[in-house]
Amino acid sequence: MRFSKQRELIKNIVQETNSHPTAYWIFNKAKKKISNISLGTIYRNLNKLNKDGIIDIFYDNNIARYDWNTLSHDHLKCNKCGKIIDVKMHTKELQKEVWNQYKFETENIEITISGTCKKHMNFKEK
Amino acid sequence: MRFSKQRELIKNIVQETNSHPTAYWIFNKAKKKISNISLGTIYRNLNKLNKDGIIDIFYDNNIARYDWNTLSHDHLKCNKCGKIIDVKMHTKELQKEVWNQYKFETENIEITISGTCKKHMNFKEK
DNA sequence: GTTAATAATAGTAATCATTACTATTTAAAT
DNA sequence: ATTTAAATAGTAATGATTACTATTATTAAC
Repeated sequence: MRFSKQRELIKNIVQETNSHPTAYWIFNKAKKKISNISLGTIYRNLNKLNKDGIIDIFYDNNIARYDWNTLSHDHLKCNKCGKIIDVKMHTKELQKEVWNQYKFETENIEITISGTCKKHMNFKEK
Repeated sequence: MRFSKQRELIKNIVQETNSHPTAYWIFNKAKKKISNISLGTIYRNLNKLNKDGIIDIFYDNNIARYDWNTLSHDHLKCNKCGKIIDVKMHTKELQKEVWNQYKFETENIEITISGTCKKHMNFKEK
C-alpha cells in the first residue's frame, strides 16, 4: 500500500479517540487539516485500514463506527447519552461453548449491551 | 391501534419464518397477497409492531432484520451462507456482572457471533 | 345503515449512509 | 527526469429507510 497523507491523517484521527466515531465525524475532523479532503477518501481508507487489520469496524444500529481497538471486545451503549464504552465481557470459554453446542466455528464475537450508564441513571430514591 | 389487513399480513409473515427477514423480503412476500402493498407500509408497520413489543428488530451490519422471537436471545451468523441461527448464550449472570463492574443498567443484551456453520465448514482432513 | 372523524394506505419524493465513477494528481520505482 | 499505477477530489449513483400527501377504509356515534 502506497503512502498517502490522507490515509495517515485518517488513521491518526481514529487512533486518537475513544469515541467510536462515524465516517462523517472523521470527515469533519480531517477537513480541519486537509480542507478539501473528500468523504469518498474517508470511506475508502477506513475500509482499507480495516482490511489490513489496523482499525475495527462495527455497526451501531445501521451506522458504521470505527475503532482503534482491534482486540476482540464488547460494548456498553447508553440509550440516554449515546456513549459507547469498551468493555471485555466474554472469554475464550464462549467460543468453546458455541463449538460444543452448535459445531459452529467462531471468527468474531461481539456483545452489545444497551441500557443506561451510571451518569444518566434516574435514581428514584434520594 | 386500528385494524388493517396490511398490518395483519405483515405480522403473519414475520411470525411464520425463522429466516430473520429484511423489510424488502417481507415486501416481496406480502405482494403475493396484496399486490399493490407499498414498501412504506411495510416499514411503518414493522416499526409499529416493534414498538408494541410484537416483533423484534436487530441489525445485521447495516441492514434491519425482523424477528418474531421477542425473548432476549443471541445470533450465530455464518459468513459463508449468511444464515442466522437463534441461540441462547447469555444468562442473567451477565447483566449482574455489568452492574457490578460498571454500574451500568442493562436494558438489552445481544451477542452476535460470526463464523462458519457446520454445513459450510471446510474439513482439511477427511 | 349512514355519517363523521381520523388512522392507515399507496405512491412518490426526499434523506442518509455508503459506494462507484472519472479525470487529475501524486508516490515511488526505474 | 520519466513512467506507471495507486490515490485523490468531486460528483453521480445506489440502497435502505423515512417523510409527504391525496385517497381509502376502519370504527365510533348517531
